[in-house]
Amino acid sequence: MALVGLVNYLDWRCRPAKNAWRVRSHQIASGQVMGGSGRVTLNDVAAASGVSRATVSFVLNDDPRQTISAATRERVRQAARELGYVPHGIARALREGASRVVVLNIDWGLEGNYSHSFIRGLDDELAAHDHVLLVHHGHHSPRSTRQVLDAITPRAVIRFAEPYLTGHDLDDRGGGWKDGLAAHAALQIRHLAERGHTCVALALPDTETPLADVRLRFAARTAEHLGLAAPVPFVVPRPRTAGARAIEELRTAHPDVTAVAAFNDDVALRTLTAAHDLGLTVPGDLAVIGYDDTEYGALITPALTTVHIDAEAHGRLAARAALGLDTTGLEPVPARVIVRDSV
Amino acid sequence: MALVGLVNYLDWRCRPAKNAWRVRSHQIASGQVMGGSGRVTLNDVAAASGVSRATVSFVLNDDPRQTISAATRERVRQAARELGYVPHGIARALREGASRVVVLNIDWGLEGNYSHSFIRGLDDELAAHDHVLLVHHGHHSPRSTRQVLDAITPRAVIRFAEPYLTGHDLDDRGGGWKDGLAAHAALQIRHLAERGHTCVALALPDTETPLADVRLRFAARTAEHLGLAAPVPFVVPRPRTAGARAIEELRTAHPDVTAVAAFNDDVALRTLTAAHDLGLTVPGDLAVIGYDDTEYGALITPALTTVHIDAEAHGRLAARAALGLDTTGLEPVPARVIVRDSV
DNA sequence: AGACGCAACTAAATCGATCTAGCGGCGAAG
DNA sequence: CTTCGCCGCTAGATCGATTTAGTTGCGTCT
Repeated sequence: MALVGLVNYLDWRCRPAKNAWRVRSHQIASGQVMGGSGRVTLNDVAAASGVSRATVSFVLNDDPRQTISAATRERVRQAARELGYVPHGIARALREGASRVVVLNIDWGLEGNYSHSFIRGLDDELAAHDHVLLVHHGHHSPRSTRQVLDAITPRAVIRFAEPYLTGHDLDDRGGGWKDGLAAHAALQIRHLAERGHTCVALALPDTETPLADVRLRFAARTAEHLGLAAPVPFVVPRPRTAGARAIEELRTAHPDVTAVAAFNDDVALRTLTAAHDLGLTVPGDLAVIGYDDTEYGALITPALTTVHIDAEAHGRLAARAALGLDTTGLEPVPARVIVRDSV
Repeated sequence: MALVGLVNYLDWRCRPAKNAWRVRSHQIASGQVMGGSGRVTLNDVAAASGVSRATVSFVLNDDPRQTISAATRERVRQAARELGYVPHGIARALREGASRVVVLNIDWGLEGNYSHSFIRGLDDELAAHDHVLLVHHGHHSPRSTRQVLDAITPRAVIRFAEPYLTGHDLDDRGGGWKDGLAAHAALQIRHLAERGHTCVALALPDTETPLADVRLRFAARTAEHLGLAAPVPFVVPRPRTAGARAIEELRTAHPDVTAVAAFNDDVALRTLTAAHDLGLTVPGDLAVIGYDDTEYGALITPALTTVHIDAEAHGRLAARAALGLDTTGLEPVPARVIVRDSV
């Protein structure tokens, strides 16, 4: 009896599909199963308040193109409240052409402070506009996106694979030098420069990501602007020993590098560990600055100095963009350097 | 021009709702906007193959209760293929009473190896049965679940807040001593016992979780079974300094404690850091074992010994349960201790 | 008195797939 | 020569909300 009780994972389960022959079920799962019969529909509300379905719809949606008497309006509202009417999203979606759902595509390995606050902001703002956020984890082929699209026709699909933008768009539209990717990359490099470092390396993850190129470009532009040497890109691979080897190679190939700016906190942590394993002192022999302020940076010794980005506003903005709303008047909290012990 | 280009987050955007007056949009977002007009429907396929809509549905769904001639069947399939017909999930959901979507509720702070492999298994198995997994992040009130329910009427909602089960169910159904929570908790304690520890503490997170009680109960039962003292529960709070204080208090209150079993790797990491800050040697003065093998355990020094659980099978099982399918014949990979340096 | 406009509604089409009830034709049994 | 049954297929109802195209009744203007 493997994994007894797993069935109870279920928080809620819809009545089985009518065409149950398709999924020949041998066992009915437990959980709170809700029969479809209980649903209160527009028809019920219409009947209860003695008007037509159309009128009910007009009232409940506050349709400005219709004139409904105050008395009727009140009667309908009352009935809806008493019956506990809730519009059926699926039916509405069929009619409107899209469900009130926004899907966020997140690739693996992008968790962190940024994604959390981004999701929070996105979720909040969508909720404020009567929409729901659902996240699709995995690696995202056009095919997998199509499946989601076909399954629920969401109002929009937002991709998080490249948290800000692809480099191309960025260049076209100002690069986000104010409060986007470019600004944050610059912040990181600038902090190193302020601490007197003149030759820095950029530590990249071993997984392929289009964002790496963009980051490198922005770092390079910032370095140039500050009069530093061009940043040296290098990869910090995953097994602990391989990471150490990478750092060793970097230091022999580029002896003048005194600081490392990491693509994210994960890579920074690996760099810190590698430095420790090589017997290097941090920040004496090598300074390290992270990016995105995960919890773990505070726990390692020496504690990681990093860039903290509050993406709540980014999330809200993304939500409004997805809904086709006005996106002005939403000032993001500026990113800041969390100074700890590694720089 | 704040956050220029954020609009390009959009991977796909549905045509705006017809009732656009509701969300008065000042600006149309860019992105790949797909007009609803392009959709190929059952009607199109029916017309193309010269049969009725019903017949097409029967053929494409392989309805065993209908007899359709091989010739017709082929003609319909051909037409569907040529036109690129894809069933409209929303329409289907309206008819069937539920969409082919399963929602997974995940509370914050539960990321890790377990949740990743769980999601992977769940996603895979659902995909194999023509369903889509979507994740809802946040703290989950019944209200928020209702909103999701009303928005897309998913086939099922699975809650991950308590990754295995609530304690009550667990006790009722054998406790998961074979390959569930109880077994994994036991594995952790047993490892400490094997290394000669006779009095252990259980490090808990500062956030409220019903799972903590269950874990404690299982740990206690295992300890008793192995002839150890009853495990001492204590909380490791979040700011680094507070964590150190907690460990200090633990050691003065219970000087005989020589090892800590952590609720998860996060708590284990905090414990390790606290020990370091107090000048304790690990595992000499205090041994620490984690739970769930996140990447960070390998990066800290001393590297964290932990319990690795491959939840793929758990995910697959949850998927089948959600779909009301047979759940037999799916043997999980047994959990194992990853021995590193902290025990 | 007739025309016109407006407020306040309603009937019915619509979105796209599923599924029930039933129809015509053909072969076999009586 | 019926009659029954089955194969192969179709018309139309259905799911629940939105929205268009009216309709009714009343007041006003000429």
